[in-house]
Amino acid sequence: MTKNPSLYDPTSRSLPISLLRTRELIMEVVRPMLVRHSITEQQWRVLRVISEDVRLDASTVAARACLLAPSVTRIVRALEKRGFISSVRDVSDKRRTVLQLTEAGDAFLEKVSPESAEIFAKLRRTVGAERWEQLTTLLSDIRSDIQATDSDQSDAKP
Amino acid sequence: MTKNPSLYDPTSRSLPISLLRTRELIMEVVRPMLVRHSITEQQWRVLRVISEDVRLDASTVAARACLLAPSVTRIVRALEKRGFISSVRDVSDKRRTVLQLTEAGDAFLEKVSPESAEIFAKLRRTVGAERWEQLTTLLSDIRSDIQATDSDQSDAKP
DNA sequence: TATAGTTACTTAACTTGTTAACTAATTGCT
DNA sequence: AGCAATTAGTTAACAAGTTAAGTAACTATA
Repeated sequence: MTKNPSLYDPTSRSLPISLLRTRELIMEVVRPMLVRHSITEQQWRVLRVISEDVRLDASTVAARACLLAPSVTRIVRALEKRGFISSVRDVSDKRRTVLQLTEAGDAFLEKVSPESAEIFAKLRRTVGAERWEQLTTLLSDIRSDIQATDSDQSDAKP
Repeated sequence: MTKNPSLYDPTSRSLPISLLRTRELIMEVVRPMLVRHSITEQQWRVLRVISEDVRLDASTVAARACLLAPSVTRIVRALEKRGFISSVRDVSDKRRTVLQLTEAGDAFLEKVSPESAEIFAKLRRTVGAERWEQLTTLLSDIRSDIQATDSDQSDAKP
């Protein structure tokens, strides 16, 4: 043990570690579902992100799914091969790749949906609906705060 | 976009994605510090976890640092080579590896500590101390809830 | 006290993520 | 218009995580 334990927060109260542990605990319940449908966590995130918009370029998908560009390249190829998404070169900016959910991709999300709903309903019950809401709201608010100051700083030093 | 957008929560309110995005946002600020000190995220987590106890076996470290056993094997070797931890076979159970922080490891944590403190103090100010506390507490409570029901279920089917 | 079963960890093969270099396209500046 | 600088995405080489099989040690049972 460290001579001076007060130098750092206990890991149970360190936000990066705490966020990771909480996510892991939830994913332990979710992962078997993804395995049953032969889809990776990352592919699933990409599908979920793409399904939120009519059309999205690869960079935006990368940012929203917390993935790096080269990973997205591979994942897009895999999802395309499976027929879940289409990737087309943007006409107005030929550097960009526009990603869209296909009918098959949409059907896949619909197929998995009841299973997913059940898992999360159960989790939500365990945690309590109120606290669950409280957490999602807190997380969302805190991200806004951090992003706001991030862009302030990048404005400050152009 | 999906025909039926109500099938899933928007990704901004999906807990696994939300936890990941929030963590990523924080790590963007923390990562440069880790890079400066030539330590990986995972190695850092292991150091932090080990520093909390006098002696800890590898499995416990793996669980607390959200790592798999084979990863811990490699990380322990790396941290040992750097002189930050010692790994000794347990005398009472020779399967176990007992990990401990060395003087050098302790000194390293102390050296990095002011930088870390500054980064997190700033983040905390941005988010607001009250909300920061609220989040760490909520996360910790929610983990307890989920773990409690997990062990209930494993008791139910022995 | 054998021995089947379990646990802790390691190794090996494979799959993914990461970094850096590259191509192509667009933007900003003069 | 011309050209440097930036941006989007891909490719390639490497590092890390993952799965599965293996070894050694311990535990429970007959």
